[in-house]
Formats: sequence, structure tokens, C-alpha cells
Amino acid sequence: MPADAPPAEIETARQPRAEARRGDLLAAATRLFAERGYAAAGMDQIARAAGTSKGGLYFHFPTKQALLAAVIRRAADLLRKRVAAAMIAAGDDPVARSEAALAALFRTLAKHRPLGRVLAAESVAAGPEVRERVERIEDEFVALIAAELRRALDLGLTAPLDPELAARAWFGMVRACISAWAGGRIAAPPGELEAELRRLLIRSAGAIPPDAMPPERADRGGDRCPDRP
Amino acid sequence: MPADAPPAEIETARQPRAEARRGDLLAAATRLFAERGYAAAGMDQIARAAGTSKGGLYFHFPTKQALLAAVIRRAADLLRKRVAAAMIAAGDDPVARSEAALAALFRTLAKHRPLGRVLAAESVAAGPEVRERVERIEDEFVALIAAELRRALDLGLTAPLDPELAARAWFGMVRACISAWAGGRIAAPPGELEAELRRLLIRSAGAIPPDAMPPERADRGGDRCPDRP
DNA sequence: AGCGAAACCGACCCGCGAGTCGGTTTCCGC
DNA sequence: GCGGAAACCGACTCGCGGGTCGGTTTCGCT
Repeated sequence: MPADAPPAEIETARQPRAEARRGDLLAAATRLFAERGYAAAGMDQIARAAGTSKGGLYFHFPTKQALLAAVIRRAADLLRKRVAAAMIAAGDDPVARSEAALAALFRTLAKHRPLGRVLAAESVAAGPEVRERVERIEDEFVALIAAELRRALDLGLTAPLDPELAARAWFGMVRACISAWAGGRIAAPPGELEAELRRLLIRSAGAIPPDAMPPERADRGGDRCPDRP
Repeated sequence: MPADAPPAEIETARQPRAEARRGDLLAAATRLFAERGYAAAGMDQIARAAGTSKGGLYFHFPTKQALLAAVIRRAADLLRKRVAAAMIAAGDDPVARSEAALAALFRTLAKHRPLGRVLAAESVAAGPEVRERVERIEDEFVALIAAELRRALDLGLTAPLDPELAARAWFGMVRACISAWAGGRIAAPPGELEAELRRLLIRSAGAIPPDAMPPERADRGGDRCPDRP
């Protein structure tokens, strides 16, 4: 239990076909874990879905937990990469960066729907170690958002708020909306959903968007700068 | 599958001790499902934790799924009752009602921590029927919030928004914060957490709180009514 | 008291699915 | 083209846990 870090992640050079199979297996596992749940998805089933056999599966992953761990790791890596790239591309303004991060997260999860389900729901089902791992990933993203919020706060771009907590709340909002949308329980097309969600997020922080509301602002009275008692 | 409603919910008159046992069993099941996950929590284990035996457990619940269903039903009933009461007590103003609902939800989940976990995570693990049931409960609460938001919107108390989506987002915010707090990953005391969360929610809707900010508003410049380009 | 039903017990049954293993095929280096 | 390792196969094992069942205790009722 103490210090198992070094031997865990050695990417031994594999033959290319093996790498491909590994990818297929991870994809199939991701899909089935999301659809049936960790416990209900059988190893044989997963292997079959990936066009291989149980033995082949166990050649790549020593255990079912390890398979889930790999699935999660892969998902997290993908999200991390996309989000980081988007934020770098967005420049310096914290609000713009946040919006870019949101957009990237959103588009990535929208493209790979099962991914969100696995990250959201399978943490409890597969024992405490896995749960902790997922929580750490979540914390990582929350910290990312929190840092941005803190910068914005220091620049006076937001209302006074607790960055940690607001970040957590943002994360929750995004996840809830995406998962409802992925389950077909929200009708709106993804583009519109993202726009509306962005408005909610920005408003919740009391932030000033970089593109300070163009033409159509006279839709309804009193939506900002309230003048009633 | 078609029309199984009538025979399912007959509350047959039971002896008092049986009712007590049933309660113990439900409590133990709730705790263990939350801690270990649905699949990993054994029937024998649950029975033992409730101070009884497998046979006794199966006297009350015909199957494991039925047990989970009962747990969920109970949790939903409790939340429903508390939230409804709070909203009625809060009067007519939609913003006040929303705040009251939030507070009730918050306090109830804070008092029974495992409850949130079960509602959040066990839906996938126990087959599609249960998942759907949980989703319906969630939708129910979302609809409750959405109705309130729609009223507020019609009264001109909020910024223009999609009530459905905003309600979903609110729900997600609350859940994420509560679950992080229940897991000890947020340091703030519950009272403070709730207050901060309330601010976020209200701001996200662009709403005007009924108690229009008392004295200390001059904390930081430009936090509302922005004057920059 | 004593009878019958409700409530409870725990040893047993049995299917299911994670993990194993000896064997076969594929491919790389020489 | 051949030796050997990497990659893959699928029948088999075996423990675990959901569900059963005959028996025992508790309790309400008269």
C-alpha cells in the first residue's frame, strides 16, 4: 500500500496491433460501464463487444478494477488536454479563459457521451480506491476553475465570492446539465444549451463578460441595474 | 410491465415491532448502499448491520432491488415533505420560496448525509428500472424549481433565462456542493456554505433578493451596475 | 393457558461472473 | 523460413452472494 507509484504507469513499448486492441477494449468498457453500470457489465461481455475474448482482455488488464481505472485515467487525460489547450488559446482574460474552458469541456463531453456517465456514477460502485481517484480528478478541475475565479476576483471582475465554492458549484452545474442532456432529458440543441449555461455561470459570478452585450439588450426591463425599492 | 401500480404500494397494517425493524433495515441499507455501493453491499451484511438476520430481511423485502426501491422512495418522500412545507411557509414571493426550498433541501441532506449519495450514485448500478425511478425524482424537483423560476421570470424578477435549464443547473450546483461537503472536501461550516450558495444561485438568475442588500454594500467597487466600457 | 399467525432465524442451494491456464496464432528479428 | 516472444483464445474453476426453506420464537387474541 505505501509507495506504489513507480511501477504502475510504465508505458512499455507494445506492438501496434496491441495498442489498437487496447483502445478498442477501453472504448467498449467505457460504453458498457456507462450503459449497464460497473457491476452489471461482465468482462466476457466487454471483451465480446470489443471483438475479442476474455483471455485477450485479461492480457491487457490484470483485473476488472484495473480496467475501470484505465478507463477513468483515459477520460481524465482527454478532458485535461482539451481544456488546457482551450485555455491557453484563450489568452489572458480570466473570464474569456473560463468561457473557453467551459466550451471545451462541454464539446468534449458532448462528443463522448458515455464518458460523463462513467466519471459521474461509477465512482461508488467499484470500491473506495476508485472513488477516491475520481474525486481527485474532480478536485483537480475544480482547482483549475477556482484559480481562474480567484484571478478574476483579484482583478475586480466579479462580485465578492468564495472561489473554491463557486468553482465547485460551476462544476456541478455543468455536469448536471450535460448529464441530463446526454440522457435526452433536455430538448435544447447543444449550442443553445452551452450559450444559456454560459450566461448562468457568468451571472452567478457577477462577472462582466468581455464582449459587453452587443445590440439586443432592451428585451425586458430591469434585468440588471435594478431600480425598485 | 404494463400497469403494475395497484398491488405495489399497499401499506398493510403491521405489528409495531415489525414497523420498527423495517425502519432499522431501511436505515442500515441506506448507509451501506451509500458507503459500499449497491453491488458491494451484501444482503447478509445489511441484515447484520440492522441487528437482524437474512431471513428477517427477506421477510420485509422480497428482493434486493425492492429494498433499494424502498430506500429511494423513503428518501424522496422525506425530501418532498420538507421542501413542500418550507415553500408553503415562505409565502408568495418566488424568490423567497426558492430560497426556502433550497434551505430545506440543504438542511435535510446535511442531516442525513448518506441519503444524497444514494440518490446521486446508485441509479446506474441497479439496473435501468431503478435508474429511471431516480431520474424521475430528480426531474420532479427540477420541475418544482422551474415552476418557481418561471413565475419569477413572468413577474420580471429575473434576467431572461430558460427556467427548465436554470432549474437543472441549480439542482446540480446544490448537489455538487452538498456532496463535496459531505465528503469532507469543503471546509466551510454548513451555515456559511448555504449562504454563499444562495448568493450564487440568486445572482445566476439575475434576481432581486427580497431583502434588498442592507448596509454593507460598499465592499468592492463595480460589483453590480458595471460602468466600464 | 393455548392456539394460530406474524415475525424471525440461519444453514443450505445454486447460478453467475471474475479470474486462470494450457494451448494456438501472429508477428518481429535474423 | 524459423525460433521465440508477444498476443490472443475459450473451456474450466471456484468463491461469493442473492434467494430459499423448514424450523423456532414472539405476540395478539379469546
